[in-house]
Amino acid sequence: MKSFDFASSERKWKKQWEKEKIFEIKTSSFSSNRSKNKYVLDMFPYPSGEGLHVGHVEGYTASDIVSRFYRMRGYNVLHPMGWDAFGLPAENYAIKHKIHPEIVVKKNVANFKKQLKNLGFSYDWSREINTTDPDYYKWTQWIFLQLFKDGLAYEKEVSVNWCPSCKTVLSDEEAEGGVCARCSTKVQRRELKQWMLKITAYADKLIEGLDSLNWPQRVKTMQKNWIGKSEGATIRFSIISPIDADFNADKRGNDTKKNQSSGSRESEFVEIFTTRPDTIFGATYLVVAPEHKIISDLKSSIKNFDEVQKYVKKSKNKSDQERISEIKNKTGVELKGIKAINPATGKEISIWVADYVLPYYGTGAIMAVPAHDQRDWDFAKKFNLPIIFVISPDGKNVIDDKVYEEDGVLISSGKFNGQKNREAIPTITDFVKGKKEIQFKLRDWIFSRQRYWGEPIPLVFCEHCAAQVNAYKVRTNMEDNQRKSASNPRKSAEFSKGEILNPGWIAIEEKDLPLKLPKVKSYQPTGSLSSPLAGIKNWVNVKCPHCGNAAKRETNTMPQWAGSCWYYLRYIDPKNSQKIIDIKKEKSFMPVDLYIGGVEHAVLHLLYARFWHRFLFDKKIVKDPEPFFRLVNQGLILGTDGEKMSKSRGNVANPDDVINEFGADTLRMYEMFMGPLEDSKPWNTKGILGISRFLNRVWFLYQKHFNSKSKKSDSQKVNSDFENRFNQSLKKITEDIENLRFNTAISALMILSKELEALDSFPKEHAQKFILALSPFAPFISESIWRDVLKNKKSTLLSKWPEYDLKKSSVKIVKIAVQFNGKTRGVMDFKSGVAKEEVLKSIKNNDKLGNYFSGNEIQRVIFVPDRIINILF
RNA sequence: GCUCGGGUGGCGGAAUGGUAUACGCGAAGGACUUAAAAUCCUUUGAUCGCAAGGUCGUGUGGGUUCGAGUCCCACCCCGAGCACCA
Repeated sequence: MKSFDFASSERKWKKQWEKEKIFEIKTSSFSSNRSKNKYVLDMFPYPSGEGLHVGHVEGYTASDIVSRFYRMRGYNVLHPMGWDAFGLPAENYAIKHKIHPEIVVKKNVANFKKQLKNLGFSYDWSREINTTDPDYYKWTQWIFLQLFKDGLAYEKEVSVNWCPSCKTVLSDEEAEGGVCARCSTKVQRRELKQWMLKITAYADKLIEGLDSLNWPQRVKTMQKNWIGKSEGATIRFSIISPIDADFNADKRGNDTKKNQSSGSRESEFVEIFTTRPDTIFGATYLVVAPEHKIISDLKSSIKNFDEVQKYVKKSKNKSDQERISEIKNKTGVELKGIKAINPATGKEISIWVADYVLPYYGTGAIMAVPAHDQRDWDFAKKFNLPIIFVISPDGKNVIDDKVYEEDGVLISSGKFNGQKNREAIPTITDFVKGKKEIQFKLRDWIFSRQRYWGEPIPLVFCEHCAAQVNAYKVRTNMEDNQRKSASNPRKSAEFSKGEILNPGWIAIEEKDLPLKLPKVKSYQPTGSLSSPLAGIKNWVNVKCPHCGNAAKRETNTMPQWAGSCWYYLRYIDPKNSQKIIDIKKEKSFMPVDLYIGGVEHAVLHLLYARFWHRFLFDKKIVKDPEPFFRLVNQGLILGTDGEKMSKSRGNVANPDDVINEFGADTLRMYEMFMGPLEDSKPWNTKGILGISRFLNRVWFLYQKHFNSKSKKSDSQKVNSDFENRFNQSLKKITEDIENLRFNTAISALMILSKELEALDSFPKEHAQKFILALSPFAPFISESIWRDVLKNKKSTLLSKWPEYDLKKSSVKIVKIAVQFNGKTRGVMDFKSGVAKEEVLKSIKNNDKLGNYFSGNEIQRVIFVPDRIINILF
């Protein structure tokens, strides 16, 4: 007998499946009830020149098994694939080889697609999408326009990573360690105008939405921490300087009144944010961030302004690494000549500038309570600042040799003494006239890149409209200040919220989408902080769609993440040229039932996509607020050395090599057999042999019983004990697939195959069922056996999943463990449901086990039906 | 520092509180073969014992329970993520 010819089986069925179009979903599915449908989605790949990685194969095999399983169980399964093809690698390749990224992408996509098909993945290629396809990015641009029109996109100066050698802006990932990933030049910080998306407007909703999702807890926690919601209060500390100490002493009682007399001073108070108003009696100094406006406002009152300015400059140039190394060794400078008043105690406290206070969080200023905050403690110890303890564990004893961050009872806190600190928060907040406030760590999303290979941002800048909008703004402000009239005739109402928010920026008309990326001569960034698009004069210069005057296009492009924010929607309605998606179709497949991909996207792609989806939900374009109901992260596949695979380590496993040597089925099954899907696990080429042997044994088993020369094995009876084990195995395989426990499902298949090998005759019913159960894991060999050996007409994929029937086996034998005083001494077979007394009798009569009774009196017997008996003496 | 995961044979890993080490790899021995590969069979946690059998054993130390890899407490180690967020 010849062993299984993987290569020819793969060739044959790939062609046949394509011809039969068995992977294509029925169009009627898109009008059918949601409960009849399943949406099984992979994170689509970036089609790199390297080709498919074993990590891709792992996640894609898992989703393919699930897709095939659900199809066999009668669901309409949407299982699509596409390409996330905008981004740096293609652009860098273009710069180096002077080849248009489009050509590179095309080549890489073709290669990826070939590899995916070689693995037998059941993708419906008729729904393939590509983020760089104008018919696709038309809608990416369209969503951006909706965000813009709703005032959720705005322009702002932000600090970016800049490589002076490559003359380009770098992402944080490209600037890791403070050096350019491409040329190793030291990265600088630059202020640059960027488009921002107001993801912070959705901060609360993005936290709340997590509750309803079946996601790994760690991803939920990561998102929650990333958004970082804190409830606290803002509290004003008034400022005094020697010049007007009298005035401030006077106004301490009613500091809400506006100070008109002090023209030279802008700041009269510092507003701080704290989550711990209960500790305010222990606030012994204030700290402001280097960027805080009080420093320039009170320039003339700050005696050591030169020193302060020097410190501010130095902190701004600090790299992330320098900042982190200072966590334990804090730096700062006192603002001499000015003081703040602690509103709780009325006492004067000093004001410091230090870069451990972040400018973009809260108000950029804090009250320091060194007794009860580690960071403040470190700072106070270094600069010898006063420390006052206001919380004691029990209201009497004070731990004062180190910071005390636990809860307890208030002391040295005036009329609040004796209260539990947490409970006193609301009353103390009121007492110091604080305002309750919620803060988030999440910051708005920087949405522009000074790059060529991305979606053009569909906006133009028009000087004429800028003037109009600014005039309109002045007018409406005046109106607002005078009297708000209900019938206010807003003459410039034809400007959208976004256009008013960003004077001069005008949305291009939706009928002009897609705004296609023009061809350029050089992809090299210009060095003038703008993208290569800025050099194409006839593309940049346009007529303003609003007023018809001369205008210029935005030349920045969207970031890599934009296209992947909504691709899962487009698969449902990929050819719709009128709408982004038909909501009726959307309703029958969203939200995604199962989304499989790497954990590295926990806070970027998955958060951005939820943000956009939530926005589309608010715009009533989709009917569900969350896009991905169940998320599973496949674990990393490590090299044979247990280290992360990388070219430099030389430990990268290549899927093509395995396919050539052992076949696609072997690769698929091996990757599923390595361990739990979500665990990281090392690659082991020896382990592949085990799977290869298993599949060959299956092949020989069917050859032996069913090839044309052998006698018919049909209509043979098997004993009920076998029947029972067979059904138990099917049950285990079914449940394991449902729970994505593919490693144990494969174990069950292996055990079952041994049982089948032991049979003298092989009933066709069992032969059929076993192959169907194997088919989601190993589709090629299964198809060969199913159609060529067992002579079935239709594909395994179109056949019914083998259901298990536990009733079929009437007599069930169970193994009961026998314990004496909790120690297992033997195992005996019984009929299922056997009574305790009968078991006890059998044990007493047993040659071996019976001896344990001699000289002992039974005190107690614990009996768990069908499982265990424990006899205590 | 904080937040999650996780520590089980030589290795990857199985175990609704109920026979710990399923399944696979590796190793050893054997069969087939002139020989090798492939394939098949047997053995394979440690330890004592000729054997029957005993003792120990899931990172460490305690606890709950008739019974703990699994539950509780404390600690040690490894991995991942976040990192001065007031």
